[in-house]
Amino acid sequence: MNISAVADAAGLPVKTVRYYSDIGLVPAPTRSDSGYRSYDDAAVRKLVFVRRAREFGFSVGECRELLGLYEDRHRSSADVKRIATRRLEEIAEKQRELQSLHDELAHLVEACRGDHRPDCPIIDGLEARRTAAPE
Amino acid sequence: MNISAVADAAGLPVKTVRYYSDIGLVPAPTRSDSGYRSYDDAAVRKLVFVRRAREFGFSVGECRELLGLYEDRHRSSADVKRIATRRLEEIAEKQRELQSLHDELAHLVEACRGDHRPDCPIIDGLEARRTAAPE
DNA sequence: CTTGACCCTCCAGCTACTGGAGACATTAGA
DNA sequence: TCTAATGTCTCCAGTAGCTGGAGGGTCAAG
Repeated sequence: MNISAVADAAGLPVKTVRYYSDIGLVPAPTRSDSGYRSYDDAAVRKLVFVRRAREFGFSVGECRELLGLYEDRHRSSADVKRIATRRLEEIAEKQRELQSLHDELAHLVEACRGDHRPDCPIIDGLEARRTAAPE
Repeated sequence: MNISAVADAAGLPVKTVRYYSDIGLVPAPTRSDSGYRSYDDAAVRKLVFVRRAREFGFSVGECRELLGLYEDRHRSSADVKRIATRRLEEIAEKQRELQSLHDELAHLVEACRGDHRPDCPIIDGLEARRTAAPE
């Protein structure tokens, strides 16, 4: 399989497939005589796995870990669960942040008449808000 | 005021204060004879404004817009409301994504025994998940 | 034999900073 | 007054995770 075929099969852009072997996230494919990358089904499975893990928000580093565990027939499910649970906590934390952000901003937006007049509670709120809540 | 004083007052790192005038987000400060940046209270107010807007998740580009509106005594509150509302929609969208991500991953984590045995529903789920939900 | 679709490598850029090197300025203490 | 510590300057490079483009070689159809 050429790179565009495997990219289609894995649901990734060609550039990204190339990138993933450049950084060693997936093994470097064999090459044809003319230098074209040549992939097999195992490569597709790994790329799909990586794409899904990325969609779940796992970092490339975590994908590397997970891919190692994915390939290791002897690893315990506890190893995987540890990484996934950490990720779950990050998601929950992000959700809490977004919620407070949303509430504060929604409050300001509701207070703003949104007409032609210049006074605007949103601007005032940005100027004077007391607590920090980074995204 | 020297840069570290203004950075403290604005709640930003020195590097970031420098950066913000490098990219023209805030006006370039005057300089002392020895070349030190010299800030006034207006600069602090703008930097605080930017910091708060960034904490709300507005991009630097949006901060630029908002800062323009902040300084424009003749702008209508509708202009501001438009930007804030867009941002609010982005936040809501992100929340929905995170929620479905959370639910899916939580489901996998719950299904995983997390013991020494190798079979793991999380890995299987990453391999086989049907729909994409990028963060 | 030409045209167009692939493929290659390498370099640059994106966001929003952050860290560090090397050099000059200022200030507090002895 | 000298010195050491801190503060500041500029410039370069790196972070994550790609993405776009230039400039070239390859391959298959007509």
